[in-house]
Amino acid sequence: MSRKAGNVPEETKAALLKSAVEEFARYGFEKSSLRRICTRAGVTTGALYTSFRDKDDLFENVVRPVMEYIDTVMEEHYERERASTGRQLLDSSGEEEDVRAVMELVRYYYRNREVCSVFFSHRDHPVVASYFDRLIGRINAQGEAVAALAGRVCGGCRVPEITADMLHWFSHLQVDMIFYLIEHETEEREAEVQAKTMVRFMRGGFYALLTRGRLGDMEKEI
Amino acid sequence: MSRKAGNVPEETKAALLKSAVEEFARYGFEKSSLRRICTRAGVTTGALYTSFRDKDDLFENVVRPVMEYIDTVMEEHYERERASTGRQLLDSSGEEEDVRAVMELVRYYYRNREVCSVFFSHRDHPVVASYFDRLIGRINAQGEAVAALAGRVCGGCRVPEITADMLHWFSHLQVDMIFYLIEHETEEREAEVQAKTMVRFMRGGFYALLTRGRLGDMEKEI
Amino acid sequence: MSRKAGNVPEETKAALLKSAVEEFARYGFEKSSLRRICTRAGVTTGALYTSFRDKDDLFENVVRPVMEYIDTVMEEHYERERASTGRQLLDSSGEEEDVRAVMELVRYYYRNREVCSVFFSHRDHPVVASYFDRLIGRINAQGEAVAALAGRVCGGCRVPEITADMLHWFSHLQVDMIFYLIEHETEEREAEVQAKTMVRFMRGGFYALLTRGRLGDMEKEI
Amino acid sequence: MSRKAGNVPEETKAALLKSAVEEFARYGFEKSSLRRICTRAGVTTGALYTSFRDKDDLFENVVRPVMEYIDTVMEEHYERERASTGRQLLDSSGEEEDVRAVMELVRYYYRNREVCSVFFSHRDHPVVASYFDRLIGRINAQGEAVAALAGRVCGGCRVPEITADMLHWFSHLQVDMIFYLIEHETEEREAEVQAKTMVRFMRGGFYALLTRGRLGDMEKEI
DNA sequence: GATGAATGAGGGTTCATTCAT
DNA sequence: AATGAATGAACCCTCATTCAT
Repeated sequence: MSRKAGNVPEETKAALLKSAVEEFARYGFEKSSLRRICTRAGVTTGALYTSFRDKDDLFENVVRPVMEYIDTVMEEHYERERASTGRQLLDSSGEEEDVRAVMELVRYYYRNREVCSVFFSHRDHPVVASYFDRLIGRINAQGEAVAALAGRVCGGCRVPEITADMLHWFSHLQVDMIFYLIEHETEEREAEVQAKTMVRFMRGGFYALLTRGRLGDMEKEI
Repeated sequence: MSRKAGNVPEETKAALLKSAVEEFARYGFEKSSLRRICTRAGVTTGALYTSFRDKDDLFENVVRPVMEYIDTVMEEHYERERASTGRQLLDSSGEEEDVRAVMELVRYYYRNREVCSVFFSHRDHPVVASYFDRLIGRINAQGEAVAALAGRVCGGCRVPEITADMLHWFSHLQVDMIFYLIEHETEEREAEVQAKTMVRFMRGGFYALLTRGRLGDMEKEI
Repeated sequence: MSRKAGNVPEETKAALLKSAVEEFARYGFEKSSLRRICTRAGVTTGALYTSFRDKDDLFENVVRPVMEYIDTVMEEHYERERASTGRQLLDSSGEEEDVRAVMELVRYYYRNREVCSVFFSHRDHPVVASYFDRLIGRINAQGEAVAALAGRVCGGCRVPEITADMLHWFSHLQVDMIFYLIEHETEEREAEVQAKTMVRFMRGGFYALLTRGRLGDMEKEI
Repeated sequence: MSRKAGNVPEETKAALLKSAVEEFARYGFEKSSLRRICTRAGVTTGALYTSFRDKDDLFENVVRPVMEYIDTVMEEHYERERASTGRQLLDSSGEEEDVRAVMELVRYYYRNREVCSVFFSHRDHPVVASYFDRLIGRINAQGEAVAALAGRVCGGCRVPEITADMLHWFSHLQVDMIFYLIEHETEEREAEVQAKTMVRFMRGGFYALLTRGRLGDMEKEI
């Protein structure tokens, strides 16, 4: 075993991250073995601790790019949403923007299957859990903005069903929708078709709450 | 101090299950310790293996009542749904039946918090995961029946958006809705209010798909 | 490797204690290895934790008999001291009792060299350190009783040098004397000779404080 | 952030020694970490090995000033003792010289608490242990000289109790007295008061051996 | 049916030390 | 002279599981 001193640390770090993704994907965080990760990375056990503080830190570093990507997509999506007129929130051009954001995330997943699956299947890990708390908080804030706008659009009507709780759930639904697409589809094209329908479904559900009491039972329209 | 031989095995089993629920709830499956479970149950390590095959088997026995209860509620709900006319699926009496089923589950949760939380927070465990696969399959089957009925109801119209995939997602949504209620509410009364709105939302979304193309953009109605 | 289930635990415990004494004596607490201890005891690593909570607990169990023996000897010695007249404290019969107690401890050491050396060379370990605190406290209490008695004996004379601090040091000296005997002698007979001289020395020093001011410089007597 | 090459090596060495004292004081030798020492010294791990051979060498360098200081004080003390008449050994001027030497050491301790405490609480470390062996050897040699002198002073009388062994113990006692003062006092003035009493005690004990057999039981004097 | 001592592999982590740069 | 990534053995400890009693 020849000593490899003075290595470029980035190489080791990259090798460890690559190996860690595989391990976490296969065994899950708890049952993953740092020893196995190091061996597969072609590195000794102690080397891991040069690049990472501990197992949790390794996990966070594995998963961080995913969180950062999601943040970027969301931010851009909300930017565009805010930039458009309030009207858009309610018509089909808004629908298209929603689908577009969803698809960006889905595509990212398809190109980074393993990390993403690690990320999405460890919602209980503190790193992921707290990220989701923050994420849903942000979706929620945007939802409230939309609701306020919708209030203005429909002429200041009171829509008592749209409480903060419901908006929170709505945010949750949006995240969940993406999970679903990610976990169930294998074909990107198919995913897009479904995404469109899902977005329509959710917007439809949302407006069912807005119109509550004025349209009466929906089936009258059919 | 020393336990007499000739115990009633059911007592041991019950003590172990009680202790196991607490342990799984607190530490999660992987980090739960059979030793701790046995100690808290006032029983020795070996005794566990009289009642249960191994750790997974213990887990399954902990979680089975929840699965059985859900099965019962679902079965009865679908029974009633099938018993009613197709019309009900679309009007507010259907909505009431949905809310009723949801609330039965939510109430069960409130009366069995610990087991339920163990069950719901171990969706990755094979026992739970495979149960959910079966559950969603069953919800799905019912969804297909509803869709067929709806087809008849709206006059044989083709509703291309309602594919098998979408129905599957719809099933998934229903399960998820219950998770959400369970994980976020503490007051049973509040939960019921939310459940009603959620059911309305989902039915609204569903009909948005059914009416697609004939009503045009929804906002026209507002 | 055949499994040895249902062992008599005492055998394992005894083997571990024996092995641990050797290890602690050889390497000191910190550098002692539980693995080595278990191996030398002919037992697997995990077996240690059936008998002992952790490394510290093992150490305490190794060292406890020594502490208990010392306690016994001290208690009996003080018992006899208290039972005799105050006069004895100052004449040679008191000297004999002191030597006797010291020799009991020294003899114990010679018959339990290894444990004792572990005990005496780990005064920094919490278990030993706190024992010594208690021990010196007890010696001290006895010393105060002696001083009070001496006050009465010499006719209520004030002896300002004998402060609480000095008594504490005197206690310390007594303990240290035993350490010295233990660590430096190899022949029991020689030890006894020295013990006698040491006891005379210390009693002499003590009385030098009592007589301070009335006898003037000691060399006048010579 | 990055340290320039071409450092003055003495600076690095000094920083490491300072950091090492703190570490050894806090954790003890075995549990001290070279990494932590280097980090706190603002230096990398490898740098340590430019200035020190290994952990033991670092320890020796930390502790050496203390040993050197003690050597100096002792040498000067003995110089003065040898320079005075034999008479002094037995009267109160000798007592004063003893107290003076003791106090010099105690004062050094108060001005260098941390290093000294490292030194005094590592008597088991080879470096310190072997130093003490040498130190006691030297005290012993001086003790023998004193005894020879005393023999002449008291008129060639044989004092069989004062064997080489006893002198060795007497040396040990003197060292131990200083430890005690150092470890138990916080006020320098108080320490001095105690030192005086201790010295009187020890001289008293010593003369109790010298006068043995001619004065009879001490209490006769009281 | 229950005991509980024992297994033995494996866990994450830290260590003093080396050496190419 | 200093860097700091890497070594690789060792650390204490916990685990689910077995089986003689």
